[in-house]
Amino acid sequence: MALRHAVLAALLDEELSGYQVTKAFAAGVANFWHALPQQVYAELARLEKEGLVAGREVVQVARPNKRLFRVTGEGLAELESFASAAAKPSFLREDLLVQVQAADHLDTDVLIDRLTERYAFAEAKAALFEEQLRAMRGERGEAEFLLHGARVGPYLTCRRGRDFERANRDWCRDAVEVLRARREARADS
Amino acid sequence: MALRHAVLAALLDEELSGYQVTKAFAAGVANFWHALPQQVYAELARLEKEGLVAGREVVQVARPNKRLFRVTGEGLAELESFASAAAKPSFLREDLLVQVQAADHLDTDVLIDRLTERYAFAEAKAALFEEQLRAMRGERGEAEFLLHGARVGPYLTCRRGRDFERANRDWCRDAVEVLRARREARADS
DNA sequence: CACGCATACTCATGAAAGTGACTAGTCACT
DNA sequence: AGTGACTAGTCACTTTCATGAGTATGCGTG
Repeated sequence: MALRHAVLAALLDEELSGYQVTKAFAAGVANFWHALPQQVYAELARLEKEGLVAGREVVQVARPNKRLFRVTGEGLAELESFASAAAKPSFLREDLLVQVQAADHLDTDVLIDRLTERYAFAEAKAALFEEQLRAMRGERGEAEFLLHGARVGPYLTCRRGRDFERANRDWCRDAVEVLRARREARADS
Repeated sequence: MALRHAVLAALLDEELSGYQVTKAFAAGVANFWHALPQQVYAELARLEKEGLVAGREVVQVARPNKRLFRVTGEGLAELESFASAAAKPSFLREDLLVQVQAADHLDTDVLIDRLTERYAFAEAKAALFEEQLRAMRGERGEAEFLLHGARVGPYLTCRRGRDFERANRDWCRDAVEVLRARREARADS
């Protein structure tokens, strides 16, 4: 039941349409959570029914009308109580880790392919996060922004996302190196 | 459908009982995947029915009998085909990230409590992984082990787990620092 | 000698998350 | 005039995950 809180958190700083929220949670852009459009719309409907968000219809001319949502007082209270409860730590859960766990029994070439793909993905995503961070802090230096910037929450989560992908990238690089070195060592013997 | 492959990967290096597999996947010990006992047992049953693992009854004297499982040739083939398909990258999905995303609208003290808890947890888990790594490489230095050790797959995934928790720890520390500094800056003004 | 804890599992149920398909209009490009 | 991409969503379905409880035995500690 954390998606509801993730949606609430996303709506805190600005009024967004369901569509915009789905964009924010779409693969590749979400820095602190990920969800599919269907989940987001369903959650928004539930949140509205429970009075945690309020939606208002916005009529548009050259495109479908949309509904903008904002968090209500009750919604904020819900977030407060969510934050006051202990957060359950999550675990790494990646297909690639499973594949590498079995590395000693699988074809090295195939694994190196997977790791190289993931490396590129991680690199791209880290760069994307880095750009978002630059945009958030604007002209200011990071230290200055962290002290006096308006909203640091999104900045901090984005930084975590960036560092996560950097760590993924470095791990992929090292793993490839290890697998290659072992293959050569085997070939020599 | 990755749990099945995670279970297969766990059974590759040694014959294990369902109970032992559940222990390996239990919270806090799993380095590359996490699952509850019920899921593991259910998955093992399915895998056996499909012939990907083979179980054998082991009669014990002072404790309940157990069934040891090993991966069959078909199981290994399944893993191969799993590895040959592109792995879908995962996302960070942590309650704490959601809470920090909303940091600017929530009580700072509460958040610092959460971050401090997570810091301690991450530190403990990183230490645990570090110990496992030491045990795996034994007397050898890391470079030596990575080149000539028998099984590097589990070592590499464990290292990813350790680095992940270290990153969590560092992020928590930095976030607390930022929140404290901002509170003081607010108090001064 | 009662209590909790470890081994070794099973069953039932519900909540959450993920997948695929589908509507419907606008815009730009070919 | 057709294609695909973007906006803005909805419906139906399945898989996965999580929870709590229950069974049975033995072992050590206070």
